[in-house]
Amino acid sequence: MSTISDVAKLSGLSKTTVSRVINNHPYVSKEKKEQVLKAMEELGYTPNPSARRLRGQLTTTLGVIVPRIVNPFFSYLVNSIEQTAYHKGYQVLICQSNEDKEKELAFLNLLKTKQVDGIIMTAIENDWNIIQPFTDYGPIVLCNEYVNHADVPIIRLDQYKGTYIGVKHLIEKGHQKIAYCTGGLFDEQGKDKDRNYGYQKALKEAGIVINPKWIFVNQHTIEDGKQVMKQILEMDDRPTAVFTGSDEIAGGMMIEAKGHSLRVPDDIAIIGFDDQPLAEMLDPKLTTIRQPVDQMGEKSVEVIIEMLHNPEMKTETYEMSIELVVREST
Amino acid sequence: MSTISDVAKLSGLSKTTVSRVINNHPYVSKEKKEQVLKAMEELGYTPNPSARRLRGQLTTTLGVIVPRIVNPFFSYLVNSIEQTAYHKGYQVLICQSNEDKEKELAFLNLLKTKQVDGIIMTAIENDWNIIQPFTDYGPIVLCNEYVNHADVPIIRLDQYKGTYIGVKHLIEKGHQKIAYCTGGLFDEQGKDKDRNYGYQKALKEAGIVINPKWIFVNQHTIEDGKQVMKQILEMDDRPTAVFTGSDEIAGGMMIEAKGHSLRVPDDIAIIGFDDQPLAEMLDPKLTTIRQPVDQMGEKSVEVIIEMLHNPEMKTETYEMSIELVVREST
DNA sequence: TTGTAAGCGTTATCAA
DNA sequence: TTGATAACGCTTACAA
Repeated sequence: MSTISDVAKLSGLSKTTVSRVINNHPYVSKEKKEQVLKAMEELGYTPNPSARRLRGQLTTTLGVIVPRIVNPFFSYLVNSIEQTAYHKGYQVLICQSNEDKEKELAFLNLLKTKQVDGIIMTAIENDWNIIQPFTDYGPIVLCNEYVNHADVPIIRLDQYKGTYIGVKHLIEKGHQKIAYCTGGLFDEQGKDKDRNYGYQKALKEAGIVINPKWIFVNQHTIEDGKQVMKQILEMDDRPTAVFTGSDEIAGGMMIEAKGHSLRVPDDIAIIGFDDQPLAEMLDPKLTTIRQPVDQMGEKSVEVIIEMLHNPEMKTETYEMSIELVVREST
Repeated sequence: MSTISDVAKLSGLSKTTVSRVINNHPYVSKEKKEQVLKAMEELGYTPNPSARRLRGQLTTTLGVIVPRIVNPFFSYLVNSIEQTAYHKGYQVLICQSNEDKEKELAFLNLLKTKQVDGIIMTAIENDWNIIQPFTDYGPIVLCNEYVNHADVPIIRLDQYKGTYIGVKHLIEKGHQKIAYCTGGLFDEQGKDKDRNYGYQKALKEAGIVINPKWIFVNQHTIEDGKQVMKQILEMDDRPTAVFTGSDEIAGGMMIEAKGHSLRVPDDIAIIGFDDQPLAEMLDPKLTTIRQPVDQMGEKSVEVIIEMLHNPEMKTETYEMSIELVVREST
């Protein structure tokens, strides 16, 4: 690898001048600038990012923390972030937290050591008061995740609305017995509380009382979906519709339902969440809630880069709209 | 951020000694080692990777180049690579090439500038003679991709066998008219040539002549699958079975077939490739070729780390086995 | 067994 | 408008 000194030598100028050219500083004559550029070209010179980092420069690298990259929701989100970042001249370091607190902290440390300029968190494992101090070392943006009273930009979806319109759709289709699956708990606080609230609100407005037996917490995978359906099949009083927390759960439920000759949506209507490619491949095609993943990723990158350029920037919360995609499963 | 000097000061020892402790050098007395450790603890010290890199040390960062992270095959592969690497104390920089030659080169440059210790390539966009020179700067391992006569370790699947057993399975089921989809071309050389050969071999052994009309090249997505099925539907002489290049194509074909009341597998048998989660969710469940993605990822990381420790290591090709998963679509 | 000092490739400061 | 020099945090001869 050639260095700045090589370029200086070849162009007959000083390192300083070369550095100025690299960084587009003013006060370099056109003439010398061209000499430098030519030498750089000739040597195939690329600045060494480690040296720049060490020197305290920006690194044009962003970190993204995702829980699991194999979850399509996150892989699409990462894709959008990566593409946007690349166009803006940034690299992306993708970190998979695996829902592990320690691993999350390890990645946040990259900020401390200037490995990344900023971090986009798409999920949070540790308490905010543990994470908060890292904001001293660089911008942190929350994407698809939020914390009350956190003084960082938040790019999020209106999960409440998503659930509300989904459940309402079921009610309009004539359902009264509506089960509900969530990836979190059915608490007032904590993960997915907004979705829970959307479900409760929609039912309440329709004068429907919640049946606690039809609430399934901590559900995530296809397999979980199958299990939920099994439980439903054993009930004397079965729900006629289910609002699920993800297309995968919905898919799992559909498989199991079919295995027991239950017709969707006639015997049981099912609604997913995410609008993954899968949704269109299921039979019947899945009614689901579409989240504008690409937009979220794009916005997150824009915001974090803006913070980099303007650290005083006022932190805002950006809410993306969410929509119901009606297909055949409801 | 505290530095090595801070630790030295606090522990009353020299930077050198601290450095020795960090790097587990011998010749540090137990006593001093503990002093250092204590000081590090107290200051919450983390070595600055940029400084280490600059100094020419290993970076404990590996790069992985994938074409598209949203492709489940690659997201699972990346997942496996990331997990294995993390356990071995390495971070992973994930690079999405988007099948763009320039982007691939940009990432390979990370090796030149010591941003990553080594790179695992899961696809290759540029000609090998363009990539080859980068091996001077650090190990490159090919995973799921290969190049003849390349002097780098290769971790790959026996694609020939995968296709051969799949097509043979169709023949054993009584099919004679077997269509074939590939992501590449139907050339002797180039992408997917091994799969092509497997198809040809299986047919030849059964004394079946290939019908060129039933060869579909350059197929990748769900949408492609739909289009292929449309074309088949318009044929006077239709194939009774299709070997596809991916579960997605297979899925697309199934959707379209159903839309036209064609029964799978009775009217047309379909076989996928990859055994993605999707395969089990389709109706009928998809017969497909399973690739041991996790194993491949693991092996790639093991090999590349070994090369880092032992640069003289002889390069080998590792071939992973591949198997047929028979479900309901054949 | 420990410490001193040089150097990795940059950029910022200061002087010319 | 240009250049010499110090500094970023670390490791490694070399010396003690």
